[in-house]
Amino acid sequence: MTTNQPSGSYELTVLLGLSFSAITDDLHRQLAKKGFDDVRPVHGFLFQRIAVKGATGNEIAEHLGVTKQAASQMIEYLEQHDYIERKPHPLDGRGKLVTLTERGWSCIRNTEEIFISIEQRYAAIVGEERMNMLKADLRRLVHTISDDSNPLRLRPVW
Amino acid sequence: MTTNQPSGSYELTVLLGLSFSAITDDLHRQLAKKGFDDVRPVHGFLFQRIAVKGATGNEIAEHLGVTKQAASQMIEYLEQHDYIERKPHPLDGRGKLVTLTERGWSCIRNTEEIFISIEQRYAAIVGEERMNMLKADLRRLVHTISDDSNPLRLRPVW
DNA sequence: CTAAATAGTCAATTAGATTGACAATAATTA
DNA sequence: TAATTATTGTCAATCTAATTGACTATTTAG
Repeated sequence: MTTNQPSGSYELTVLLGLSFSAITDDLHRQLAKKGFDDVRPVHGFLFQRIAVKGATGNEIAEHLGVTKQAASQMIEYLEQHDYIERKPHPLDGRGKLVTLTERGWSCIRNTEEIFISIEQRYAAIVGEERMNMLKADLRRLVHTISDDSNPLRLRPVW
Repeated sequence: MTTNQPSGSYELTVLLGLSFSAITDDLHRQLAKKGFDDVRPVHGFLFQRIAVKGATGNEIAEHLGVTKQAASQMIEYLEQHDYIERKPHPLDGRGKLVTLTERGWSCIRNTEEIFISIEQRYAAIVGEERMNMLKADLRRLVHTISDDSNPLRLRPVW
């Protein structure tokens, strides 16, 4: 028995956790090489939320499943590092609209490229068909486990 | 497009993250109902390491990928909550041997049961065969992504 | 026998979240 | 319309779980 193949009922969970952290580690190593060494995984999920048409602080907090204060701190950090910008909200005098800067967009594009290369590296080994089965299985797994009282949300696990 | 099926190259990663956090959330909700409301996911990985024949603090730190000071704090917490105990190491006067208490063993047994029921709930939907394919795919995925310079380790992702 | 490495602890610091309180603005309703 | 209520975002204090650094006791290597 190796660390890579834990015994019994732990295995599926450990495999899922290892896969997820291996991919995100790989992603952020490659991002760092391209100059994006000041972003964490959670920032990627924030970028994803504001990419299409921006979002308010509260919307971001809701998306990430953290308090608005935590989101606010994150937003300030990312603004200082030139990934996003805050403007007065055009429709709501209380709110601010958070959008991506050019550097933020560049980070997203690089992330896309890296994800594609990671998936391709895997698809090249197991084949497209098997890759699609894996995704389909994971979708069903997620769907099976979650229910209305326990909504899906990507939160840190530790 | 829903939150459950994000677009493009993010999908595999998001599915892996969602699966992992959904399972661990489910596990710890069920553990809490059975009275184990003072353990975190990382404690499960600690238990796993010391189950067979105990381990020293340094071995635990190595297993979890944290500093020995962090491991030491965790050990103290779990000792105070009666999951583990520290005895002088029989072979090394510097070290201490950390082992499970009866409560620790009980927590492990309950965890096993819950994992089995979660996996069965899924296997009942997709079938044994598909379940084994999923695991095999994940093993290969993990193996593909990791290499010698980037060893596998389950770390918090956020 | 001495020097270097290792196990564990104490203390201070850090990162990243939390809760609580608040002002400004918007929405509801009497 | 005026008064009440809810929402957005910020400031401040606190908490948790990790970190780095310094140290003692013990073991291993030369």
